[in-house]
Amino acid sequence: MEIKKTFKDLGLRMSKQRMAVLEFFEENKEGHFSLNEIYEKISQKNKNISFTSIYRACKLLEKLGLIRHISFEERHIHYESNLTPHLHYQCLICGKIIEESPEWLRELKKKLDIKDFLITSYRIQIHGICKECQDKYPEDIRRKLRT
Amino acid sequence: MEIKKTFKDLGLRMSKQRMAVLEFFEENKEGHFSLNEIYEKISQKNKNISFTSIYRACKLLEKLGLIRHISFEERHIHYESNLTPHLHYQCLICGKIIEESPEWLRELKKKLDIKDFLITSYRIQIHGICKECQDKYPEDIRRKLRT
DNA sequence: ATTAAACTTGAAAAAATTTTTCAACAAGAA
DNA sequence: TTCTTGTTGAAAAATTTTTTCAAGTTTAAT
Repeated sequence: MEIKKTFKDLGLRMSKQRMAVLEFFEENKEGHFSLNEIYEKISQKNKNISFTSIYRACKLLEKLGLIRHISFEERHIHYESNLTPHLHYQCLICGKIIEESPEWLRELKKKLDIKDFLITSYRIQIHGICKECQDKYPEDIRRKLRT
Repeated sequence: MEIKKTFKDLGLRMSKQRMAVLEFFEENKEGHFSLNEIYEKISQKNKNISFTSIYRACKLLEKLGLIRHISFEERHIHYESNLTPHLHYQCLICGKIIEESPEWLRELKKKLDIKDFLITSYRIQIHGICKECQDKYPEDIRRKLRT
C-alpha cells in the first residue's frame, strides 16, 4: 500500500482516525462534503473519532494530494476525492451544481504542466445561470439577489 | 454604462457603496482579496462604507457575474475580478501562488459550453508542490504537514 | 513483549469569518 | 419635492476554523 509508505517516509503515523478518513473518501469518490458532513457520516460507523481529528486529517490528506478542497456558494469548505477530475457547473442564483466529465478533460493535464511544479490535483469550476433560473421572472431573480 | 442598466432592470439601486466596490475591482483587475482586505483598502479612500456593505456588494456582484470568489489554502473567501481568466498554481506545502495565462486558455471557454447553462465565469486551480518545497529535506516538509 | 521517543488525539476554548436583524437612511420614479 | 422601496450600518448572532495541552497511541528498537 503506497500511502503507508508515504506516511512512513514523512514520519507520519497511520492512526485509525486517519484511516477512517481515508476510507471515507475511498467509499465516497463522487461527492463533496463539508467537514461536518464527513464528521457525521464517519461517526455513524465509528464512534471514536473527534471533529478535530477529521479537520486535521483532511488538511493533511489535502497536502499529500489525496483529496482536495473546493468552495461553492456556501462559504465553508468542502472536500472531495482527488481521483476523478470533473467539471463543476454551479448556478449563481439557485446554487445548483451540475457535474460533467467530458472526454477532452483527460488531455488537459498535459497542458497544465509547467516547469518546476509537481501537480497533485486540479479543478475547474464554472459559474453561471442555469436554464430554470434564466426562465424565471425578474422578480424571482431579484429576490434571490438580495439574499 | 451597461451595469447601470442591469441594475435598473433588476430593480437594484446603484448606491455609492456598491459603486465603490465596483471601482475597487476595476482598479484591481489582477489580485484576489479577502473581504477584510477589500474593506481596508476601500476605507482608506472612502470612509463612509461599512464591512457589511462590502460583504453584501461582493455577494451581489458575484451573482451578477462581475466578480468571482476563490478559496486558497487559507480557508476564507477571496474575491477577484472576472475579467481575465488565468490559472492559479498553488503549492500545498508553502502556500505560494503562481499565476499563468497561457494562450490555449482562450479556446477553453468553447469547450466548457454545455446546453442550457449561461456561463459567467470559470476558473482553474491547480495544486501541487513547488520547486523549492520539492527540494526541501523531509524534516521541513514534515513540519509543514503537521501545521 | 517492553520501553522510550515522538507523534496524534480529544475536548474545550479561542479566533476568525460569515450572516442576520432592524431602525434609519437614500435612490429613483413620478 | 414626495413617495415608495431598496440599501445601509452597527451590533449581535451564528457558523466555521484553528489552537492548546494533557493524555493516549504508534512505531522502532531493545
